[in-house]
Amino acid sequence: MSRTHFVDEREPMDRDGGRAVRADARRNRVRILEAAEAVFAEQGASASTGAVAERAGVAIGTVFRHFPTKPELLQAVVMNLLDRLISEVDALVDDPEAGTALFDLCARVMAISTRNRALFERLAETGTRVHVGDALARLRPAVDLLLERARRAGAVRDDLRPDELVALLSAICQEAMTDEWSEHFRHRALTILFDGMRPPAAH
Amino acid sequence: MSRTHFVDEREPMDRDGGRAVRADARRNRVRILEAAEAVFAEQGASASTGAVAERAGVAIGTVFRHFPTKPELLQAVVMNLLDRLISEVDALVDDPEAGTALFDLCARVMAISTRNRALFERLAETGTRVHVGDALARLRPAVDLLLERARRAGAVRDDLRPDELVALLSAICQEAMTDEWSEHFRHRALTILFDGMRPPAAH
DNA sequence: GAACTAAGATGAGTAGGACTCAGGATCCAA
DNA sequence: TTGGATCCTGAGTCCTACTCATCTTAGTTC
Repeated sequence: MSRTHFVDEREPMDRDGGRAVRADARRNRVRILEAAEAVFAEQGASASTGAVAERAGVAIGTVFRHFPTKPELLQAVVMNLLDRLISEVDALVDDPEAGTALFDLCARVMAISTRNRALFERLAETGTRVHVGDALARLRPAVDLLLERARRAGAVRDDLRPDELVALLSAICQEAMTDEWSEHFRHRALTILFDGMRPPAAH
Repeated sequence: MSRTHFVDEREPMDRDGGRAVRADARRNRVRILEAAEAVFAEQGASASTGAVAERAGVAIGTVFRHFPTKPELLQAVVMNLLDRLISEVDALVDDPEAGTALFDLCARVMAISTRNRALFERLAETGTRVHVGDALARLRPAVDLLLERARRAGAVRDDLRPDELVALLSAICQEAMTDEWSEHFRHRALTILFDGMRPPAAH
């Protein structure tokens, strides 16, 4: 499983058929994303695009050239963040313990999405439903693999399909990012999820 | 368990210490809520407050007098809707089958929140994270009762606490309102949740 | 390395929506 | 009927997302 990519490596040198993307444009894109992450974390998602432009040291038109719409900017910030987070999880694929690796992965995803709760919450509070699911889709290969292994080891019920697991996990993580969910809640939610995942009568 | 209240009965005759609320004001509040529900369902939550005012046959200032802020208006629409939905569930409390009543309740909540998915989605898409949890809090008395009964009947694990159940259920319902969740997904999510709720080794 | 060109940056300007408030209309108690 | 408080009205303010004509610059070609 290869390292997941980061912002600065994205939209690299080619543009369908045309010239290469100019170096300053690539630089600006990164600066804008960093500025946006900082500004939104401080002021919430209702912070103006102008504030982001100022923080990035760039004219407002430049922001709109890279992210034609505010939701797109927000989504980009989130995806960027999730990319970084999710790449941390990839390592688990190398875990040889088939029985526990899948559960570890779930717990890890939960922990990671919780850690950056503050930003996510500020984003959610003014709109921008963060599509955790979209990001989790990147985990599909890892989930497929670990689930298959866990199933062969008899650690997981036979009828559990990968997309079901991803959907459930994303539902719980999404909600777990709320302030109302304590550490204890999160732990309990995982316990119940895990027990539901196990084969019948094999707790 | 008494019937849950509806819009037109809310904010009735008293105002802390002062006079009664004027009849026209109460009437307008209802008209605005109905108009808002219709407009938001058609155009999404980004529909302007002006559009709501027009539909309600009321000046825009009146809308802002009742709901000083757009998020407050949206939240009111949602709570109003959820109130109506949740009142449908109350009946289940009278179900004598301790073993199944709790599970029925969960399934019912899921079905109900899914039915009005269209509106919820339009709301969510432009912001307004709908706090299903807030509304589900009203279910707490019912959940407390049914959970206690189910536990005594041995249908549910001993350590399951009501707020944990409500949190999990609300997480799943929230996510289930997404277009990506098929009927099958919803069914599977409940299956796994239910299995997780049951006592260990008693599937 | 100078000229060339298309991608990119700039920021004043436009459109539209959330919210205000001074004045007029209504309700209701007495 | 009247007094006065509540409520309604809607033109106006402020702010923000987004545009576009113009200027700047990166990268290419000879």
